[in-house]
Amino acid sequence: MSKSTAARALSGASNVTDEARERVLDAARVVGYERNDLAVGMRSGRTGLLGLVIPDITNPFWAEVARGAQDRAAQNSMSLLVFSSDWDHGREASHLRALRQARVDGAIINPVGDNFDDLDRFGLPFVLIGSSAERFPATSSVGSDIAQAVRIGMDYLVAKGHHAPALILGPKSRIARARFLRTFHEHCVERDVDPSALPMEDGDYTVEGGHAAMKRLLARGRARHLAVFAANDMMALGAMVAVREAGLRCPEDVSILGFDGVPAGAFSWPGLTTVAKPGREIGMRAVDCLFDEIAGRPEHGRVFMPCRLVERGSLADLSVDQPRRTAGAGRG
Amino acid sequence: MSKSTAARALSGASNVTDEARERVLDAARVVGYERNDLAVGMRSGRTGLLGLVIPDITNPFWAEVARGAQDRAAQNSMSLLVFSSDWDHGREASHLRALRQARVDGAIINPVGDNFDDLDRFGLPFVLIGSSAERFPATSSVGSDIAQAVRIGMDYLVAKGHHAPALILGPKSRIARARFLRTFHEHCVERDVDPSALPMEDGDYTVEGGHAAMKRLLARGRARHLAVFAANDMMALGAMVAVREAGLRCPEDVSILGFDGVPAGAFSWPGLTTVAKPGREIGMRAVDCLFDEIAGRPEHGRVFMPCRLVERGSLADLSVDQPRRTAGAGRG
DNA sequence: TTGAAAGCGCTAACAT
DNA sequence: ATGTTAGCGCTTTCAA
Repeated sequence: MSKSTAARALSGASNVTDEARERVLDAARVVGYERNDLAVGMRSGRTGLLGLVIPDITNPFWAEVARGAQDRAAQNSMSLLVFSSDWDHGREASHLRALRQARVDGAIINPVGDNFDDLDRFGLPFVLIGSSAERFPATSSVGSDIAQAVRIGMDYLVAKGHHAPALILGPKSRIARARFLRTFHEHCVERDVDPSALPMEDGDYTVEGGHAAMKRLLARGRARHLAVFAANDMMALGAMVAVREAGLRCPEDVSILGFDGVPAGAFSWPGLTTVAKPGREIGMRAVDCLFDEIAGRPEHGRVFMPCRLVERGSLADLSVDQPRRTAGAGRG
Repeated sequence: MSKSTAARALSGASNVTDEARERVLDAARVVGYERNDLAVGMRSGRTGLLGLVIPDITNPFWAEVARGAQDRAAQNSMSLLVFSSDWDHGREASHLRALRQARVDGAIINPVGDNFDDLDRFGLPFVLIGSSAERFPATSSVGSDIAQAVRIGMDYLVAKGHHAPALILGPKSRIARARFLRTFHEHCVERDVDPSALPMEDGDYTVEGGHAAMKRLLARGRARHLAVFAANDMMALGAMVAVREAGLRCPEDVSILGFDGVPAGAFSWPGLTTVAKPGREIGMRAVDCLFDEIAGRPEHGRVFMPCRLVERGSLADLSVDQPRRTAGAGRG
């Protein structure tokens, strides 16, 4: 029997006798044959490899995204190369290069910044993940519905009597920051609040960054009550520690609202009230989109996954006893 | 100019004229040439790919290990395929198969259970990570020094007046459990404590598991003070929540000691006192060992990384006012 | 339905 | 120092 017939049997082609197929499959089982994906990739141009570039693998939110992507990839018998860029342009560029050299069939990318040259040059099918999509309108993307998320958060803050929350944002270099801020501003305008009057500090999406930002916020002087909306949970958790270190209490003196829905938020004290993104679903959905992209049918376009509020104990309810407006909270 | 000369220039071989090399490199730059790792792998048998199989990518400890491995791999211009087995034998087996088919040069593996058949059949160089090493004495391994870690923990517990702590362990199927328990017993014997009298419950290394285990522990009846040594931080954090839910206080009523050193432990209230493993270093070291293994020089053998105590607020100090022995704590 | 043969991009003998 | 050649394991024409 020739190699071709065997190959056809192995790859499940139709033009093979049932008898021949069985003989091949049996033999393969006996010998313990395992097809060499490398060689297949060489000829067919498809490696069965997918890439994922996220900013921080140790951030539970991104780990959750990675897990979702991994699972969905496995369901389609593909493997996932996970890279953490650590918010570093150089690292990101080298990861992109590694992905290309490994001849991945496609990649899911959360770009570090607004330098999209590397992406333009990427040359392989890819899907954006996170908030960077709007700078790349031609590319499919999956992210959370920031507009909806911010609205949920604002509605909750207002319902609890916090009409002018301070903000702890991501670094200026990140597109997600602008996206968050713009949406926030829109909601302020809707509520006749002047957003420029609200205190805001930049963090870097890490616990330490949130901690430092909160210290700066506190140093601005104190109102009766300060409410803070942090752009991610890790910063919110850091902020909470800073509050305690300052001899203040959360939520009695300072209310904190997070964004992400990481598990650790359930174990802080008080528990972190937060707007939760569906990380796992985002990862899975991104893989689906990537498959469409690879197949040349970018049906999805931009996908925005809905978020939901997880109510725990980090926000004081100011609405009950004294429903007043504290515009400029945190400035004293 | 022939392909060979070009190839030699590109791969940095010595037997090429400087002039020829420069011409090749220039041309490569102009064309934007990028070597095809697949083809290289095909001929040379090396893909530049490494595999990592961990039980849970969303557990911050393992994420830290993955990050360390990733970094070290990148330093040697290799890529890492990260797989999460989720403590499932079938998943693990399929990941191992994926690794083999992708023709990784080697893998770092934390086996799910004691079914080592898959590993025996793996056929590629690999290094064990975690506690499973002792079942595979012939294989290089990297893990934390459990004996030292347990001693540190016990010394601290005893120093604070907790002579008979309860235990929240991992599932019976995991080797790490036996390792932890055996070491614990040895330390008990050294201190004239009967380990069989101490209450212990099984968890599954998740927050939920720790939560449930603590509830069972509490249901056994209460001593004046209960001290608990959890086999990992996530379970310790879950236990802490259970304590609060039971209307008890940590550390006043229940002291908790964790094991891992995950960042979230710093944001619980009280902060989690824990024995911290060097996750990142373990990941990096494992890659080093793997390189040795691939090169056919298994110099390292078994590497045990030292752990250290991180003192936060989850343990009460019983030693000051009443230095007594509460053997059988938690039984009433 | 099957076989023969070419070739994916590269490397490693070997010959020059 | 350079060129020539064979071949890694597979898929895919093209003929039979």
